[in-house]
Amino acid sequence: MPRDSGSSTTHHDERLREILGHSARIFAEKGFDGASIREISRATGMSLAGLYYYFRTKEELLCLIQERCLATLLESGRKIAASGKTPREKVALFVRNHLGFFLHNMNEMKVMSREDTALTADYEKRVLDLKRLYLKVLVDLVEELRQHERAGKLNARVAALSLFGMMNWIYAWYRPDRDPSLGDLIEQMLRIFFFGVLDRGAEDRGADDCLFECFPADRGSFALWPGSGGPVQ
Amino acid sequence: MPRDSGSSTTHHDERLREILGHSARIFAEKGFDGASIREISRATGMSLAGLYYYFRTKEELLCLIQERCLATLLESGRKIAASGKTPREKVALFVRNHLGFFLHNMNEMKVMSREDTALTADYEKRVLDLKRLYLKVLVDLVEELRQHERAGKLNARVAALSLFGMMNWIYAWYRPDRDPSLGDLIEQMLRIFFFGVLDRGAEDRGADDCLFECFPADRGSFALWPGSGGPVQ
DNA sequence: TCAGGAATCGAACGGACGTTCCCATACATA
DNA sequence: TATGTATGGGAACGTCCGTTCGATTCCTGA
Repeated sequence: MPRDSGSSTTHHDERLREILGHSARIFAEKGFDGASIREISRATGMSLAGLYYYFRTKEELLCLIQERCLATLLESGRKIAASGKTPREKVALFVRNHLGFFLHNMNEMKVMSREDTALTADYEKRVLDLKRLYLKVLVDLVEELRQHERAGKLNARVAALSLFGMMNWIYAWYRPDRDPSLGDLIEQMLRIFFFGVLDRGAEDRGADDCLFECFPADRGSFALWPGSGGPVQ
Repeated sequence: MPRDSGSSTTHHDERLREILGHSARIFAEKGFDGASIREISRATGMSLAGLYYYFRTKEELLCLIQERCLATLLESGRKIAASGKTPREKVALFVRNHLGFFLHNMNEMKVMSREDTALTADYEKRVLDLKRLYLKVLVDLVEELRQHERAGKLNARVAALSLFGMMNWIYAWYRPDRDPSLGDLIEQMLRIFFFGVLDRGAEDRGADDCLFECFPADRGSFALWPGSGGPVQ
């Protein structure tokens, strides 16, 4: 029987983190239904029955992966929203945080983006609630931006979801060897979202008006996993 | 044995279209691996063996769905690219065509967006080649736009894929009863892509500068399936 | 030293899956 | 009316799946 979470068995937590990491990679490769517990067993070097000490069902395994990502993202997103910065800066920070987390946890985020119908009942509700809360953070930021900047007729929900679409689609095409670095990618997506591709002032705009350099995309400033340094790769 | 494509059995083509329609709906609901041929059998009212008269394997079934979508989109995209219009107008037409087709064939496009690793070997190559060609149409259009409008430093590939991200993500959130109509959705995404959310000239911009009204999003002008009127719903 | 929970394993169960074999019917053409 | 091809079905085959059972080993604390 799995122990109840309460005591502080570091071994257990680390092992679970390993299992989740391997599972996320395999789910990302073959899809949730296409992947098998036996494959995870091979990847982790554990037996089938041994794995089930750490989770009750395959569905719970998927739920854990998604929940942990979303909890991390939600927490960092809320911190950004609560910071005293301007709406522009906050949206830029949000994008940077989301994209940075995405590219450093591609497997988990790919699974989260694709497997949106694999969960049922309780598991579905748990993940869906987190997703809604996380979406609301960005929608509110965009609404704040709209009022602050007097931007034209703008549906905050559509704008936020378009932005999420831009960002969440990268798992389908981003290859580090041929595409821009994380920093450049963030800058370009921010530029499109804020000013569009027809922005002609991009080159001669003053430094105070160009906010991208204000947030250099060095490592270690976007959301990381709680506990030890990052998920199992 | 399936007959070779050559003669003109309308019955065969219609039946296959029905099967593909039901399959797309079920694949969209449960994912390719999560769906079973037995479910498709129930939905179509045909026996298992009867279905296999129309395709060789489940994988070919998925390939057919994706291929037909992509062939339709590619053809219409190329027509738009070859039209004598301005780059702005062509990109706007492309977006309108893609989104219109997407929303009217949500099941097929959801399957195409999600099931990008389910195909193998020959089937994978056939679909991947079409996807690359279709992407290239938009990348070239954006590059054309960049040169024509002297837009700032702009990576056409990143911009095109960001735009695809915006559009292809809608399957994950769009609900006709709560979200804007197709026409408004197109207009908003175009506005973001061209001018960004911080565009303050959106309200007082003259009619000649606002190109969205030039392309009202009435039904029947974006890509439809070849042959009879649209896919099976 | 040893008791007892934590952690792990080999082996199996029941079921669902994709696919196929072989046969029946429908129908156009001679 | 004969005949060959297009179209369909019943029933099964072999395989893989998620999950569980019963037992064993590891490890900590008394």
